[in-house]
Amino acid sequence: MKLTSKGRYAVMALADLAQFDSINPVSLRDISLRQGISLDYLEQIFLKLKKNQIVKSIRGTHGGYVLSKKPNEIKLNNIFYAVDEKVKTVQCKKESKKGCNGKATKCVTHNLWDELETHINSFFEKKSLEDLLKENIERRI
Amino acid sequence: MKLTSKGRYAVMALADLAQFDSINPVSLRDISLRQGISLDYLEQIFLKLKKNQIVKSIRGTHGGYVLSKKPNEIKLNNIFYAVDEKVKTVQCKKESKKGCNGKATKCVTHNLWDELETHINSFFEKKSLEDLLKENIERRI
DNA sequence: ACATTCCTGACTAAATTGGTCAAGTATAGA
DNA sequence: TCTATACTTGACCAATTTAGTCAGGAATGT
Repeated sequence: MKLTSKGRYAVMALADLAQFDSINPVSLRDISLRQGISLDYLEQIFLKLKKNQIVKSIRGTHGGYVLSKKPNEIKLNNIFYAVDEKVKTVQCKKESKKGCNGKATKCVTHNLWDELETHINSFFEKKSLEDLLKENIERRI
Repeated sequence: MKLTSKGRYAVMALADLAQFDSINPVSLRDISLRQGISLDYLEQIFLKLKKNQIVKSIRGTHGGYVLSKKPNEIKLNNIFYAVDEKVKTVQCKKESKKGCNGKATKCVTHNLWDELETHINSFFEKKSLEDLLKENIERRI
């Protein structure tokens, strides 16, 4: 099981945005410099965040991105979902001759991953961007 | 985030073992046939399970593998740990100039993955091989 | 006009996954 | 003792995924 950088970058970038977008849109260039993430890679990530209505874009000279919701309304699972960082559980294939095929002999792991998915999602559903920022401020003190 | 087949196979194989090892050791060949898992791949997996004292091996003609503990003493996180199916979170590199470097400006995701790890492990720690088998029997009824 | 910034698709090196292949060693039973 | 069975170990490999890079374009403020 693995959590990739893409999801981490998305969270970092959005946290950055949440701190700086109060008045002006924030350019990816700024985020790239502050967070040390490749600009080209950020563009890919923000394309997905935009498609999922997590951010809005403003083009042009002083353009950039702005959160489209309040930080407390953006849950981490929204972010991960947006950048395709899903909890992919390797399911038993239905075509398989042995094991899982709808018969009485279902393989023992058949429902296990579903349970785990629910468990992990509940963790991410509870946590918002705002929570994350608060925790960070607390740790600094 | 992804759960790989290796962990799933390990769980399936051990569940198989738990059902059949009451008297005689179970050969990987049998498990391979019953569960539809490649024999060569099973060998790699059982090598690790053995190193982690989850199974014992008996060589020779009627040899095979046996659980080295009772099914209720083998938790799923023991299994996943044994086959290197850890919750690998992509941490912020310490060498990175920006962000996480021990200074006041820790990146916001710094402790997030640790929390998640704890959360996931608590799920696997609670669940034993025996629980899994019970659930499976219940579902059949 | 032109610099800035978003937008999009194509490409790629490295790592991981899910195996296969080959060559052992140990043991039980005939 | 011979032999089949089954564990043991290491090397190898194709397909996929990841974490980017590269190149060009389109919109917009100054």
